[in-house]
Amino acid sequence: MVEASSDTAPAPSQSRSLLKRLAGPSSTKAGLTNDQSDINRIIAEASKGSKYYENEKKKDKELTERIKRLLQTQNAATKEADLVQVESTVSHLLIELESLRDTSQIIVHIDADAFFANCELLYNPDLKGKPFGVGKGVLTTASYEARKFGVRSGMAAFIAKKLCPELILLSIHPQRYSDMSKKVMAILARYDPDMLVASCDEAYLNITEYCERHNMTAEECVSEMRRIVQEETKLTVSAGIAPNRMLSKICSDKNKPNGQFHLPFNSQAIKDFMVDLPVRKVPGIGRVLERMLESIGVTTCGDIFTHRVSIALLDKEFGLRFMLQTYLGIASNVVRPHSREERKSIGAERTFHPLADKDKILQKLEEVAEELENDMTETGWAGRTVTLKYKLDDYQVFTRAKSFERWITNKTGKELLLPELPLKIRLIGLRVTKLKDLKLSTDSGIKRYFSGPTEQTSPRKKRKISSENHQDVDYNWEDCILLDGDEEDCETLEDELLSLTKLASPRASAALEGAVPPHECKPVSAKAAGKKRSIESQISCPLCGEELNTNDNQKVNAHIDFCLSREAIQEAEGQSPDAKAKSKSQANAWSWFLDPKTKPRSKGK
DNA sequence: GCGGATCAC
DNA sequence: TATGGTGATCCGC
Repeated sequence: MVEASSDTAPAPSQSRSLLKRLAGPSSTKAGLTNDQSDINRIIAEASKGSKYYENEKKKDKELTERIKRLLQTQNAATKEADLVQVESTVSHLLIELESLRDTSQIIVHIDADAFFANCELLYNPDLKGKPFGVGKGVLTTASYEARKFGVRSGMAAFIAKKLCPELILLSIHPQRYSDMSKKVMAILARYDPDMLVASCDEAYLNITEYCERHNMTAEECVSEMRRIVQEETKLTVSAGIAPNRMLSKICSDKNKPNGQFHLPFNSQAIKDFMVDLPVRKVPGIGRVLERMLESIGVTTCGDIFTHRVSIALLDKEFGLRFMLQTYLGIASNVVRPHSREERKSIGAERTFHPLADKDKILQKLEEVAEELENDMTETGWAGRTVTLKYKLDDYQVFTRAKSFERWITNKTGKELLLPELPLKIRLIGLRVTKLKDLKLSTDSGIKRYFSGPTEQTSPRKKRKISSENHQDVDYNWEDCILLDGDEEDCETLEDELLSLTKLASPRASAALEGAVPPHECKPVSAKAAGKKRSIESQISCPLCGEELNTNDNQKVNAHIDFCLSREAIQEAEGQSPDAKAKSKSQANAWSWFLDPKTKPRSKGK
């Protein structure tokens, strides 16, 4: 079972994953034409021997060992478990999930093409057609010409130079990107005022209403949107049109740059689309999960079905529900702006030349603390827990946290750091969690003494920070930029007072609970509140077509079990084992999940 | 509640 | 020449 996939000659099984790891997390992204293994080799060559390299090597080894344990767990579980039972459970889950599929909403993911790079192009038209990167020590983005050489965002500049000696390096101009981002977003908002701004260059829109009102198809609408963005900003964006956020995001990558992709809105087309999709393309599946899945034979989303029993046995590691949803192409279709109260933490961190001197380290700590404190007062947050983060000379990262009784707006974290010294440190960060929103209780005048949590009706000067936008990417200055100068009545609050004002904002728990991917976690699809469509309370049995009342789970389960066993018997009677691992070979009761011909016609309306 | 990890951008 | 910063979530303890 543990095949040590050593392909060619001089590659110790370890270094293949290490080479890939060194290539960085975005190595599966767009625009790689050169031979990736060549590029990876150059990258590894340039990194060799550095502390960074050694740390990556160590992490790669740890992951390899983790996978070894994973496979042992799998073996043990396979021996002990009732596999028929497990498969049946999975089957029920698949049916349940399928019944939740909602294709009534048109979700669009808009993604600006090489955003920072194209912004720079507006200021330096001469760069057109040339390979260039944006960023100093580490690149935030690369032009498409540079990407041809294997240059990518997140790559160290000196590595990028090795790959592409002609590479032009530009410094970052946060203000430019912020301005352009606002322009683009303002245009997009015409199509969905409730859009979700995911980052400075990405947004999700629900254009269902807009299309209806203007009697347009989704593709017409998105074409127009993209055309207008280009006309008004000279920037190109790519788009994905699909029934939920995950799919739309994957689709926006399909015809990038300056293109769009529309996924048909029917369950079979969606599943066809997913079958060959590499799991790594799925938001939430990163490098680690990719490798763990690979170790059990899963590289495409279709493989999830093939290996569903293994995944079920390793539910804790993989998140069965999330995996099955991924396989089915089911995810949240809820699009709404980020609200201020959703914020969970605020922090600051800084990398510097490694320091061993205690006073110098404490100096850095002070600087970070001051930065954070300014940010917190400007944006109106206090919190109860402070977490110190530090990275050693050798790239090992540690965190130390402490909670307080009172709300705090400034802490140096000195008491957390001192016991750790002496150390050689290259990064220090502070983060505050258990937040309290001061803007809910710091309204001017005596109001704050008497009122409980007040409405957000402060008549005073409104800050710029549109609730959605504290999620900047790639660069961290945006908060400050978006908030430029106004500082009145931001006096520091007395701890005593703060400790009295109890946080009372009711946390509206979101509609539906959903699948739990190992790391990212979002609510699953909801039949978008207030947006058309009804919820069907009936589903029909996918196997025999009989109408089932979903309110009576017991009966549904019993019925499906019955159908499953019946089909299993039929299968057993006329079966030719021809396991190809792909679609057709799944000649069992579940073939209808993959095979168009046996597709059930479930779902009325 | 704390610390380590993973992930996205 | 020597590999970023912000924020979120989950797991194990």
